[in-house]
Amino acid sequence: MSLSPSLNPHVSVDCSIFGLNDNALCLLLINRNGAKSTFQNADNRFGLPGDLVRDNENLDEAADRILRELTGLSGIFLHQFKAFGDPLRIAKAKDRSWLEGVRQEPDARVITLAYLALIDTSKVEIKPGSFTKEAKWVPISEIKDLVFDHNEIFEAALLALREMIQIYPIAFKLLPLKFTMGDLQSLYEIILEREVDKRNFRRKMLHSGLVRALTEKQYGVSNKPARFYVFNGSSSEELYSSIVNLKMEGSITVFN
Amino acid sequence: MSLSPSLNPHVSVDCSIFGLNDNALCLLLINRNGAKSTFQNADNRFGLPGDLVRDNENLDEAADRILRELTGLSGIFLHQFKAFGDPLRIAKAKDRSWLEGVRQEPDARVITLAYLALIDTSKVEIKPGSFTKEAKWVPISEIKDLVFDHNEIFEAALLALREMIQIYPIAFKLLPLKFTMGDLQSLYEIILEREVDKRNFRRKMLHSGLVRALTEKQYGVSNKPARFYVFNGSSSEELYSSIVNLKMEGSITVFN
DNA sequence: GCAAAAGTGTTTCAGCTACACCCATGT
DNA sequence: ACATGGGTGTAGCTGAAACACTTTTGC
Repeated sequence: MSLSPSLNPHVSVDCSIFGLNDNALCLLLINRNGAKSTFQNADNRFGLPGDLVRDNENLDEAADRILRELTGLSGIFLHQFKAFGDPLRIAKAKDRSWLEGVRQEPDARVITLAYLALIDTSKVEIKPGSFTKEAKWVPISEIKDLVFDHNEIFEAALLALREMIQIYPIAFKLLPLKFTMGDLQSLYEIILEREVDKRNFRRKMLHSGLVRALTEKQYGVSNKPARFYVFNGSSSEELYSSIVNLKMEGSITVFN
Repeated sequence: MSLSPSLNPHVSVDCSIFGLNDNALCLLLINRNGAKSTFQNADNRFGLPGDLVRDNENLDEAADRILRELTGLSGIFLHQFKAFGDPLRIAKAKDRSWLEGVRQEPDARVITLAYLALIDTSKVEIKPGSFTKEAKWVPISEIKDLVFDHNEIFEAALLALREMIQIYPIAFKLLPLKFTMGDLQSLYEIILEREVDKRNFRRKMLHSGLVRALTEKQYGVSNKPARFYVFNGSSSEELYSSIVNLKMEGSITVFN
């Protein structure tokens, strides 16, 4: 931060990075204390990965840079879903030590652009970024008190994810290349916080043309081995253009 | 601008304000040249109403303030839908005169939060704001070259409006208190750029419970007088919670 | 053989779609 | 009488929802 030549002290991006670990939806959180400050022992709080935007990069590039620092990967799925700009959003006393450890102008008002990111955790090894002491996956049910307004941002991200997963084929971004129908269904159930009917789910997914069955099956599982599937989509980012109907039972519609 | 005590020189809001005039969907555009600069004769270009965010207001308040300046009304429907932050978004040479007339730091990089606003044009008389030379409604089909990246922002606003109108009951924000089914249907057709079946539309709207029929009818029209309806919704802003299915024939769905 | 998850079809019902004619009014 | 937009009903079809039993494997 302080080393970077041309930062915009008033605009940041924060990333709500989702990933699956042991069948639990997790958020990637960081602890910044101690990176370069005298506040090692202040508190042990966590927050969303984020940074001020540099003058020579656009917002998407800033978000991509943050993801790259943490994962080593570029081009991870990112979606900017909302801006948070309350004048006092970073002014709470208990956030002060974090701020001072990280910002050159701790009193500057900062508007943040919130991004949603989806990661296949089987493909990355998380490493603390240049200014991060610790980075870890936290199951979303165990997320407690985050810095600043990051709880609010995370809640909004979860809502955005829940809506998007029913419109765009982005669930696959959270899964490894090969997955079973059970994997896919339980991912939907976790995000939607609701059970869906197995037969209806399979029919819908297969009929949508989004997945292709492989001949390969599970091996060594203590039940009937499940078939593997792959996402049948255009490799990169034509996801937004391929709108599909992924609404599950009980979804609300308005006007057809 | 220069008079305002505490502006954030790096964050602005821009409003795509939609309204109906003579059955045409229009955007409210302003011309800022001449307000306080020497550039009266520079060019005659128009742009979206917007301003830098003040240090003591949040983003929604800034957008509301801009609407209030132009219409005298507060509490107009506003929805923040995207941030635009290209480093060079306001750096085009032909935008220079506008910038210098308006900004204290014309070279500062500015990230803008784009808002969508819906106005009942029968209720407001537009007046140029404090720093606006001219404000006028322009049919969206006649919108030409706007300043900065405002064409891009407007296009995104129109897409956002088109999506939202099929999910949330916000079309009524564009109509007077009392309206006919024909008014409502033609509004949907204008925004969706597609015709919908009259009988299906009426059934859907009435069955949705969103409108209530009055006994009052048109008077003095040269055809069968149409019945008036009113929006049956909670007065204020529980619109977001009342999701309805307003998708029209031919809409795309993904997964139910 | 038992536990555990995979896999598979059918029936019912709501609601979307398509479609054509008469009505009330002003001119 | 004619032009204009308002107003109305139905039949067919698609797809969502609900639902239970058999299969394969490891232990």
